[in-house]
Formats: sequence, structure tokens, C-alpha cells
Amino acid sequence: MSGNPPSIVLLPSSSSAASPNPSIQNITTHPIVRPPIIVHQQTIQSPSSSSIPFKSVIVKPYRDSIQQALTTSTNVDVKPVILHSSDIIESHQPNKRIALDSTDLNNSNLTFSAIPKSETLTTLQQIPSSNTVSFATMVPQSSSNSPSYSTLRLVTPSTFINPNEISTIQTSGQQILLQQRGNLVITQPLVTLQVQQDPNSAQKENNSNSAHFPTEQSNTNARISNTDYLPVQYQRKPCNCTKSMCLKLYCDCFANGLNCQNCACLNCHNDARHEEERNKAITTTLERNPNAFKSKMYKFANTTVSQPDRPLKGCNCKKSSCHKRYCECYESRVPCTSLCKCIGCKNTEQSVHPLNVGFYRSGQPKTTTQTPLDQIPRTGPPTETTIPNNVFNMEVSEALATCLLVTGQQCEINQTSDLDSQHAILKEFQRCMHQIVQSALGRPPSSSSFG
DNA sequence: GAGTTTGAAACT
DNA sequence: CAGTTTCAAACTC
Repeated sequence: MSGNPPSIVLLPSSSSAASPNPSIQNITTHPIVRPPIIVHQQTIQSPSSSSIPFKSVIVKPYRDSIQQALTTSTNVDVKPVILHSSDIIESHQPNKRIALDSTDLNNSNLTFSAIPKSETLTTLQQIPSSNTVSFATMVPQSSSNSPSYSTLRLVTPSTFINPNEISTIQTSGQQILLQQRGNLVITQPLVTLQVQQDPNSAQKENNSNSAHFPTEQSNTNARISNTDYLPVQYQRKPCNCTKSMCLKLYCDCFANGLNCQNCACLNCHNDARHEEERNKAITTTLERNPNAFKSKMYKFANTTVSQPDRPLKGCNCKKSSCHKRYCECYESRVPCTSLCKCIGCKNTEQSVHPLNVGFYRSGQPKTTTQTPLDQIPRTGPPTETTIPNNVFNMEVSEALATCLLVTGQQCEINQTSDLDSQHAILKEFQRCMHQIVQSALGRPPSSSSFG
């Protein structure tokens, strides 16, 4: 498509009046979906710069991030979406995923920007990039006049990119989904928007909005297509509810604050078509359980102060020894705590996944060979010299490994010498570690580069 | 794939 | 609040 890139303007969900411009479809945000969660913000220079280091690490766990996005306070402005009539929205392809490597991130226009509280508008734009691959860019609208904007820190990039799958904005009935679903960006629940049709042309059911934002594709990008390389825990499991209409917490989709998509459920009301009913159910559920839709298990280990990321409840297992996925603690890969009422528990700090061992270690190093990390005191809240014990969870470990793999692959592609490759990987490791620690300390990572 | 087991959520 | 029922997922065969 030629002309201006399509843009989506997020406006408060309350201002759902039809646009005065008849050529514009009005779309309001999903009532419970908040703006993209910003784990850390970084002010960077103009998005036109191709040297922006977009690749970063989100320390927050996937689930927690989503839930925080869904339940976070409303003090950030949310604006409805405005689609230009000329915009084309691609039909929804639920399992479509996109993964990008660091080159793509560094060379593309892909950024996810924070909406500073002072900002009133945020624009979601799709900008054709110089290499003919389009990415979604979400920038404060004022950025056109401003030399800087805030950037959402992205989870580390995954390995491959399939140019055929670079369609960043999709619809599912009344939903627009931004689906960069590598293990780098968890945007779907964060930028799930509900379409509200122009009243003049509204039909009772919004079925198959088949337009799509055009996606320029590069045939020169010969990377491997693979939609299923994501770790299982990053992939959304379709629910199979038959009786709950997917409006009870039994339904994982509902419990995670997501609409059902590509699920095998029967009589599903957990979708945009039943928004009213769904909202009612959410209200009811929250009345009954104010902690619903929040992460139950995630916690900062070894901290005594109450904080939002501590587990909100414990499990109640009797027969599984807390070693089956029935156990929510086990499934969340956290050891059972004093909050649990389980019997015969074997899900202790000593028995968690090896990759999480460092995570729940209670100050006793496993070996006598201490690393500098081992010497970091592990009690109390994070300070200048300490970090929370749960920094190196599975997600972060995998993200770190992926970063290093990507770096290695790039060296291979560039036919870098072994020595230089080693150097590059070490530098990447250093950079990741720095970011992880910075994130753990609750600071925006420094923008200075290591190289 | 069907049936059973399990534990969370819902209900009383 | 405690006991029971319902539910969907995990598990077993």
C-alpha cells in the first residue's frame, strides 16, 4: 500500500464515540487491557536511527507481565484505536508467530514505546523499513516533534525470522492483535484491542474483518520458516472448556485475562462478541476474588517484605507431592512456601529445576567454589550490591542462552573468525548480564554500549 | 482415545 | 468457614 503508513491511535476506552471523520473506523481498547507494560524505559534518540539497540531483556516472567498488563493501575492514558479506512487488516491467524534475531531488531524499526503518563497519545504505526521488512512501531505521537521517546525493553530475540510471517497487526473478529510472538516480545495480551465499528456501518456481529495492514515482504530474506520453535511455556495453550463458557477461572484463557482464540472450547463467551458478558464475569470474579487474574505463584525469594510479586496463595496438594503439574507451584516452577497447605510436599527449594536452583538458593552455595554471584548476599530487598534471587529463572536463562546463540549464529553467517566470534559471544554475555542485573535492581539499563 | 485422578474454583 | 460439587487439565492405560 502506498501513502502514509497506517496508524492506530490509542484513546481512552471511555471515549468511544464515533469518529467525526467518516473515513475512520473507531476502535476502542479492550476494557481491561492496559497499555503495553513497560518493564524498563529507556530514552533513546530518533527512531530513524538504525543503530538503536532494541534488544534487551525483560526480567519479568511472561505470565506476570501479562497479568500486570491486565491488572495494572489505570493511571496511564489509554486511547482508542483509529484505523484509517484505507488500512487493510489481515484475517487472524492464531498460531502465527514471529521471531526476530538481533540483526532484525537492530536494523529494523521495531520498537515498543512507553506511554509516559504525561503523554496523551500513542501511535501504533507500521513503518516500512529500508530492507523492505515492515515492523510495528509504537511511539508517542508527540515523538514526531520530539527527538526522543521511550522504548519498551524487549525480551531477547529468538533465532529466526520468516518474512512471510511478518504481519504485525492482525484481527480476530473484533480483535486486533499485535503478534510478535518470539520469546522476545509478549505483545499480544499487551496490545489486544477491540474493534468498535462505526455505528453507521456496524453489524451486529463483527465477523471476519478481512482487511489487513500490508506487510511488505522480503524475498531476499532466506531464513528458515519455523512457527513452532518457541519453548512450550511461551506458547499459549488453547483451552478446552465445555461448560464454563470460558467465563470462569477454570478457563485458563479467561484466568489469564485473554480472549479465547483458536481454542477447542464449546459455547465460548470469552471473546469480543460477548464483551459485556465477559466484563460482567470479570467483575464478578474480581468481587469474589480480588486476586484473580494476578500471578499467584511468582515471588521474590528470600524477601520478607510484602511485595506484589510475592505469591498470593499456596497450593493445597495432597497426593501429587507437589511434583505434578496439578500443583500450581510446581507448574509455576516455584518451590512451595509456608503459604501452601500441601501434604507430602517434595517441591522444595532444593528440588526445583536445576536451572532455577540459583534462583531459590537460600544463601548456601551448592558447591564450595563460589562465583562472584555466589558472594552476593541473598537476603533482603535488592540494593546497590544485591539482586533478587529469582533473577535467573527459566525465562531469563533461556533468553540469555538465545542471545548467545543468536550472536554465535550471526558470527557464523558473517563468517567471523573463531577468535572474534568468541569475543562477540563474550561481549553479548557481558551485555546481557549487565542488563539482567540492572533490571533486577529495578533500574533502566544504561544506554551505554559495551562494545 | 477413553477413563480416571487431581486439585482449583465454585457453590451451598 | 467448611464441606461438597463442578470443572478442566493432567495423567494412566
